Amino acid sequence: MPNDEREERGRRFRDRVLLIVRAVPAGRVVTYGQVALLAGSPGAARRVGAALRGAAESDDVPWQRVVNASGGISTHKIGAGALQEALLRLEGVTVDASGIDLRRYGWTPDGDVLEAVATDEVADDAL
DNA sequence: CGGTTGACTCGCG
DNA sequence: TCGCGAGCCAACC
Repeated sequence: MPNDEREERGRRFRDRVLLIVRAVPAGRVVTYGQVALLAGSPGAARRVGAALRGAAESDDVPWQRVVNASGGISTHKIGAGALQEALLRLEGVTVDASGIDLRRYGWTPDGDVLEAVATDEVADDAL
């Protein structure tokens, strides 16, 4: 498989991740695995974090709404944990020692998002 | 070109 | 329940 094709795919994955994350409404959260799945790469949860790391500077990406599968904050490792928790609380999300209750704040993509991702509407929207 | 790394997950004890 | 270890997938080095 050509090298540039691999890059191309990697870029698309990142764009899709951003598209999906931006679709998450305030006050709700999604897991890395969930985003990876929606982005078309089941099992690539770790890459979601890597993708967001670069987009963290971009102010229109609500990266704070992405948490791990157990409802915990994963950004403590990169020193952004306190900030993420603060941002989430401002949106009305309860974050305690046990983390976040996904049954309560977990978000499931609606039809529009699913369609946008499915129809590959990424290029226009993501940039 | 092969080892390392990491904003992850899941299964098992 | 709660760690812990072993997969996972690319980007990086």
